[in-house]
Amino acid sequence: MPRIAPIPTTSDAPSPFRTRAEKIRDREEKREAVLRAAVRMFNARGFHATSLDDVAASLGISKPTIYHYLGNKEQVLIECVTRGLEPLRQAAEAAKDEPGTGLDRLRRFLRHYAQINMEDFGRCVVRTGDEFLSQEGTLQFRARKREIDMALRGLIADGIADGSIAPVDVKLAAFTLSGALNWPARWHDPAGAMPVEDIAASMVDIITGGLALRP
Amino acid sequence: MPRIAPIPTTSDAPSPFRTRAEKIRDREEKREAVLRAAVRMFNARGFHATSLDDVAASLGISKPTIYHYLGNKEQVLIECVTRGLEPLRQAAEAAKDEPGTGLDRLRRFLRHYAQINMEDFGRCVVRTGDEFLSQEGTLQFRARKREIDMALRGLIADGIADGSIAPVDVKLAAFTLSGALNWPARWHDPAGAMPVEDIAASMVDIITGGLALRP
DNA sequence: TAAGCAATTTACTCGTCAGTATATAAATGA
DNA sequence: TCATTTATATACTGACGAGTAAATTGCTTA
Repeated sequence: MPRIAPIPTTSDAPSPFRTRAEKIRDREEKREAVLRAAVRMFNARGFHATSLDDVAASLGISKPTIYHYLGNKEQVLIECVTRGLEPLRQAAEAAKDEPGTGLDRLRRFLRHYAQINMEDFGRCVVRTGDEFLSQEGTLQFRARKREIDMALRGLIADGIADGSIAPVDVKLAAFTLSGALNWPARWHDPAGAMPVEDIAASMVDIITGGLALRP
Repeated sequence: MPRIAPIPTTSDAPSPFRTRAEKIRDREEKREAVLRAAVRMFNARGFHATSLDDVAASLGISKPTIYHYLGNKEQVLIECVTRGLEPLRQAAEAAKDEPGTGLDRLRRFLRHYAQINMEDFGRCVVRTGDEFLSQEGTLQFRARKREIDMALRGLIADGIADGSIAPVDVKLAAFTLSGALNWPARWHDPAGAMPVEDIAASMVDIITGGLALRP
């Protein structure tokens, strides 16, 4: 460690000289900026219809800069879906250890799920088909999604076991629920009037409560 | 009419000389064959990842032949989604004049809807985002889909009016239902064991009946 | 029989875009 | 002070793929 600890600067006068840690953070920030710009364009125009030249231009940089931070176009997409999948994974994990009946926990998880699917990276997950990735990428992607699907099925099974959920086909129910809550990735307009939380809550009410009027 | 009526041939010995009507039908058949080959590849690999050379090769013909029957690549896609939308439109129209409560009619329609979305052209409708079409194409496509969405909303509203459906937000409910039933276009495997009718029926039960166990 | 039309091919053009080679300038460190 | 690393740019290559030009063959019709 040949480096002397820097004298702490007053926090309101940021030095133009960056420490090693700061530079690592700078780099991260730039990476993230590239990913956010990319995911927005992927969502708006589709992966194949978006060139990395476009993405670079939208940030006022050049294409090789993107290649400097992220190896290639597929890598950009993979990082985007990873960022979309991560909060889903966390929500799924959290749902396991929560109190309440299976139905209660399922409903909480589904509201999370719906909201994440209306955010930039979540939308990208839904819109990314296997067509876009290499064989290896597809395998990883599917494995990650499967993890979440399995958690969802687990919650449904729990609910059936404790009597809070009707005895349905678990796999089919999981597909049906996720389909309903994935679809906003296609139609939801972030500029819309209705808050995301409300949309999520209403959709979950519809699919768990059912449309038929209860006597 | 300078043409003499042909002597009727025995039906088990088809003549190699085609009449005018036969030639028109031949042409139609070839068009359809191109569209069917194209839609399969679009569904399997995505629109952008499918070249018309690929489609032609899969039929043992050359690319200009496709251009002979269909003006350009967008036209191919438009014809595919048209063929997917048409049965949906018919089902929506038929649902209006059927007997039963709003809920009954809705459920019947939804089962149709789900099944169509598991067929080649129906899947293509679901998987075709606005990204793929020109401005004009997008407008037409959206208008057609809107027609079906409106029919769906109408059925839900009818059910609410006659008391068979709970008083939900109609627009959101329509999006939720269609989302759930669109999703099989992504995951359903036509070679799967479970018959399409059964999948459709189960999914419709889940979304109309709701997951929560009824006391 | 000649003109025209329908169906189909081979062999192109042209644009786009992922990815790369190379240069440069600044900061870091020996 | 000199070598190395980091960040960035300009300018290229190479592939792919939509769409077209032009030739061919055979049938239809004046």
